[in-house]
Amino acid sequence: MSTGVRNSWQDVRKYVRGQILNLTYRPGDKLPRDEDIARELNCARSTVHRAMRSLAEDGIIERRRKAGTKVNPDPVTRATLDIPITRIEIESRGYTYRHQLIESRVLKAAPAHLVRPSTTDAIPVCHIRTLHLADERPFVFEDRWVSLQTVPEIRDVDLAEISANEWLVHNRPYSNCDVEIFVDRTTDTEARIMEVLSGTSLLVLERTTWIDAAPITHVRAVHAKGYRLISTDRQARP
Amino acid sequence: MSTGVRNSWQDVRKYVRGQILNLTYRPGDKLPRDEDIARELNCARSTVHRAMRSLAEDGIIERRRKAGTKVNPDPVTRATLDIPITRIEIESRGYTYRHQLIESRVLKAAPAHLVRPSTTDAIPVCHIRTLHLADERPFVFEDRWVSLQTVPEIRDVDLAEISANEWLVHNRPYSNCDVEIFVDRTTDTEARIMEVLSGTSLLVLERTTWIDAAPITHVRAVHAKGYRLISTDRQARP
DNA sequence: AAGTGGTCTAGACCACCTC
DNA sequence: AGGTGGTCTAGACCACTTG
Repeated sequence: MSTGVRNSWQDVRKYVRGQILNLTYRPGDKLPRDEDIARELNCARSTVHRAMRSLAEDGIIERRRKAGTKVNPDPVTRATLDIPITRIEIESRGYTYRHQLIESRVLKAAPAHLVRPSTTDAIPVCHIRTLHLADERPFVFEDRWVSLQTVPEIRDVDLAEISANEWLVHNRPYSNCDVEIFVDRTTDTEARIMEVLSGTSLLVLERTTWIDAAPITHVRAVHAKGYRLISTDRQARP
Repeated sequence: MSTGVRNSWQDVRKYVRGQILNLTYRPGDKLPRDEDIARELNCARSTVHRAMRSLAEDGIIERRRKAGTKVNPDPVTRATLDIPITRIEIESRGYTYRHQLIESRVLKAAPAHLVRPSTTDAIPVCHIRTLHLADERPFVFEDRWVSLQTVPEIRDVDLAEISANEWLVHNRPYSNCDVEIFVDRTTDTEARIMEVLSGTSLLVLERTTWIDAAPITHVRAVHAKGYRLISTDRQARP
């Protein structure tokens, strides 16, 4: 690595990461300054910086001004989940997609999910329940609340034609999103809709999205038995 | 934004993202060339590039040479999960941590989990079962297989003193990791260990790690009833 | 006070891919 | 073939934070 070749930032990344993988540097160890690595690998400091930032974003190293760079002393498994539009997820698995609007109702006041702690005002909402089917079998059941203050025009959308999920993704970008993943016993209604025994425990994803401080939607998505969330591997690079 | 002020890449990010959030540009729309944005915002093209790469990494825009930049036509919810060492997760919630080694046994051949499709050789493994407790209550039960070919020295570690989870994280960096999240009915043994009714469905995380093509470990982590995975919000920036 | 990483610039060249 | 994003450089200055 110390010949006359110019190294790219990806070369630098591989080099430093290689030294961490082969235990030259272990969790907690301090790495050389960017400038020294740059001289050693015959490239500009900004090229080293590009590589190190990439490693820092993956949680592999920690960087602090003046203190320098060290290998993360307590590495975490950082997994990325991409949660697509349900229609696309179903179709990309080779199934035929269909969705069924079960309920769409306007309410004068929102439940606690949609209300920020400080707010005490009653927010009008639309309560939407939708079943997504894969090859005519229940795949995901969505129980959704949409703020009519933030998204008044959803009242004019034909949700039997396009699902609220898909319409919102294409028409209402969000600035913030919370996701929680857990197991829950289905309610009797959910069990009937999902065609499982009452009380069966299923995987649930709850999401809330905001645009700035204004809530857009909260959704509880109950997934069919056997559903698996699979992470994309951040490290899988060529 | 078109005064004489110099804009930072974070200003540029906010500006472009703001235009996407306020629907100036909608999913599928083409954005101006970096160079034009740079002139408009009075900064260098590399500054715009830095901002746009950040947006691309978050899945908000898509960039292709010659074709230009467009707003992602099918946005996904991209959630990041940080899965820490179990001890640290428990302690950061304010509980007292303890772990209990239930079994550690050397086997001559690994089960299918640890073996890459092409390999037919029998790999010697260590089978380790550990219960992690929070305030003396079952929190996570780990059923783990460690390759003795890749990690021979684990035989010399006192796993009653330090959990396999923690020892591996600190001593065996990995280059690749698969994570799957799903609901599973506990086996009778698991139910007894976790102190739940036999057949209760719990949240399971399965992880496999490799260093290059060599498997390190496969673990099935069964989580206590009520456990919730919570994503970190990629967009929560100041 | 000083050392380290973070950012910005202007310019150059490259790589990819659509037009 | 040409237009776009991707990378690299050398240098400058800034911001943070620790010794």
